[in-house]
Amino acid sequence: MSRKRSTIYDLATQAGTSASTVSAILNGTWRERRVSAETAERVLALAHKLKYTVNRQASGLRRKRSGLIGMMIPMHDNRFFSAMSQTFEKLARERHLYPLVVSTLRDPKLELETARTLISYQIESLLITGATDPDPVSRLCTHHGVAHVNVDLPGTLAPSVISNNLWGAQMLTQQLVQRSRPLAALPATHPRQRLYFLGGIASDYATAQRIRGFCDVLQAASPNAVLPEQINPCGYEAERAEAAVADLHDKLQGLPRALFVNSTIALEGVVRFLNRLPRSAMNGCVVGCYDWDPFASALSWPVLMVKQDTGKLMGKAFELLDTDQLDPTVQIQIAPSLVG
Amino acid sequence: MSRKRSTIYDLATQAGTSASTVSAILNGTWRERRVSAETAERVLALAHKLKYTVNRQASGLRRKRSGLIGMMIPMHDNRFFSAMSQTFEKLARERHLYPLVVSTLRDPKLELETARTLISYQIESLLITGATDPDPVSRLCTHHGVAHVNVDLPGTLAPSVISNNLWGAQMLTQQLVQRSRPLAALPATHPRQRLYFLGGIASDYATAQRIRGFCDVLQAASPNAVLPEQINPCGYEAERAEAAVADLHDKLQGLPRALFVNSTIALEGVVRFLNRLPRSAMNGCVVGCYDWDPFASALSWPVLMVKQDTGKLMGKAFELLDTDQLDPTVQIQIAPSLVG
DNA sequence: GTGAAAGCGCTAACAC
DNA sequence: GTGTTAGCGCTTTCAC
Repeated sequence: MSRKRSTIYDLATQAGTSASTVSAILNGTWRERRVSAETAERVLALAHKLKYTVNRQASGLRRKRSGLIGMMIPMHDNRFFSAMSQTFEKLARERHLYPLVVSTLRDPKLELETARTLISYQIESLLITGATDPDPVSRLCTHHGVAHVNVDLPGTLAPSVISNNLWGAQMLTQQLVQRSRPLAALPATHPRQRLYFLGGIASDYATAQRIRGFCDVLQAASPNAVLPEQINPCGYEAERAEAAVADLHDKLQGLPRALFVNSTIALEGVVRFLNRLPRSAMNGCVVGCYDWDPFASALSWPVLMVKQDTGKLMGKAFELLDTDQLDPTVQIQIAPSLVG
Repeated sequence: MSRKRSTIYDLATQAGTSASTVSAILNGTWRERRVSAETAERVLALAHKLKYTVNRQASGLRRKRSGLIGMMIPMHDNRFFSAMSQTFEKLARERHLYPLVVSTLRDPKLELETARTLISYQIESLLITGATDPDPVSRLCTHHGVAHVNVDLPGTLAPSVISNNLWGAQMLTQQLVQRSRPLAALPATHPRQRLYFLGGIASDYATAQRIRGFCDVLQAASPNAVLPEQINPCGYEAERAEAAVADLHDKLQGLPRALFVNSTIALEGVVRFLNRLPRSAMNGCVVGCYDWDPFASALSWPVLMVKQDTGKLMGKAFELLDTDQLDPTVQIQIAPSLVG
């Protein structure tokens, strides 16, 4: 069926011309080579007939450009990162670069190995998105002359474009304070009058920023210090969050004034618990979630959500690559928006 | 910083040996070449020191193998397809193939163009997932000798691995019938005693199969024919589904015995509408959804969901590639499972 | 206006 | 045991 793939030499022979002429015609540079329109047409027709396709391994090798741009993400199966992939593809194609998206499962070893493989395929630039340990990847890229930018999580050896987690958490906390009311039946100092932060891992960069934003606003709003028990970075799993909120409910003998849930996955667990309570138990408890999920906006009670701006995050990252601004001290913060 | 990338010639010169020896050492084939362990070690150490990385464009060109395997999906930003991507990556890596995932936005032109580009990068095989028009892509692959399999949506020119939509719809419908009760307050012939199908596009392969499964079960269960108004493939958008269910509720003066919602996106709209009703209105209405979303399982009322088996779909597709079973008449159906 | 030829970095015969 | 050499398919001088 398909013997050998045809090459420009096959085309040249069959069209009665030379490989270099065919190459110029196929690349669109034949006008400046002043190839006769007649030859050009003949070759093009033949190429079409034989369904000729360039071998980009060969042309890339010769030109020292692959036309490839890579992006590493922690995982595909996640709303935020898959939105990033979608935007990445769009922006890459606009620049006539072919997008390679690979997941690295939050594993620093895999991050490094992935970068190495991408480099071996001669990618021209790399977006390091949500990497656990971006600096070693930076070092590798720099050594091989690959332009790169950190996205979502900052690094110290390349410019970083990140979501403004501090600001987002402050906005969300402010709204939680504003939209919730002190529980009239209880004394002002009752623990249920406080706001609680749930989910994430305290040592993670994003979680740390969000906790800071949460505390900033609470401390500014009231003279009382934020108590340690108001902050529970219990991890990202839905089960952990479900247990944490059940525990909180148990200790407080009811729901608090408001809950700051630090990821949609944690929110799943929280929602599962809340749905087991009688509906009236929700009265007065306002729920906010850092990160957005379309389903969460369809729940029977409102959830305030922080939606990260994937378009701007990616857009800015490409802008840095486009203009060759690769100053490692640059850190660009993109404001998320509040939904619901 | 990074002048020229070092090549095997650089390594050879600096290690005082030849390029072919270096190549053999780097490829692990040096034992059969009986290179002295001493030389091997020296070269390896040097390669490590210089952070040498192969140029896979060059080695691929020479070997006529790229080590690349491609997959086309309609979009990244979707639970089902992003789960497919994640599994695809895993299975590709297990086979020492480098995974390329690209989205084609349900655009037949883009599907073909994407396939062409992937082929120009010399991919060794291609998984055509959820393609609107898979056969032209098949033709292209066949012409260039690229092994390929259709996944999720069948084609006629390559083997297909698809979800058993008919069976899944039958199971879901059966469960909806079993778990719902006739509304005691109404006559047996009242339209609210019927089940309704909502969402999708009637001409889509998957939707057509699901409608068939829905009707099969209903017709077997009762002597009454399924009425045209029980089937409303109103599209995939949440807004359309929301309007459709509102309209249905209006016409029936209440909710029907059960609803078959044909996608999680449509379910979002349905949920939005149902949450606007007083809670008691839900009484007796059982909701099922073809496709799965973790959030939907956290709603305040149960949703029966059909979860497609991405692991088996991908696993089977790779199995066909592995064993070179590329008979275009083969069509493998993978049973989904019922959740909730 | 067009062809010949060199070479991108690598691998695999084939020498010795 | 190891080096020499001939390409893989393409682009790009350079020559005429």
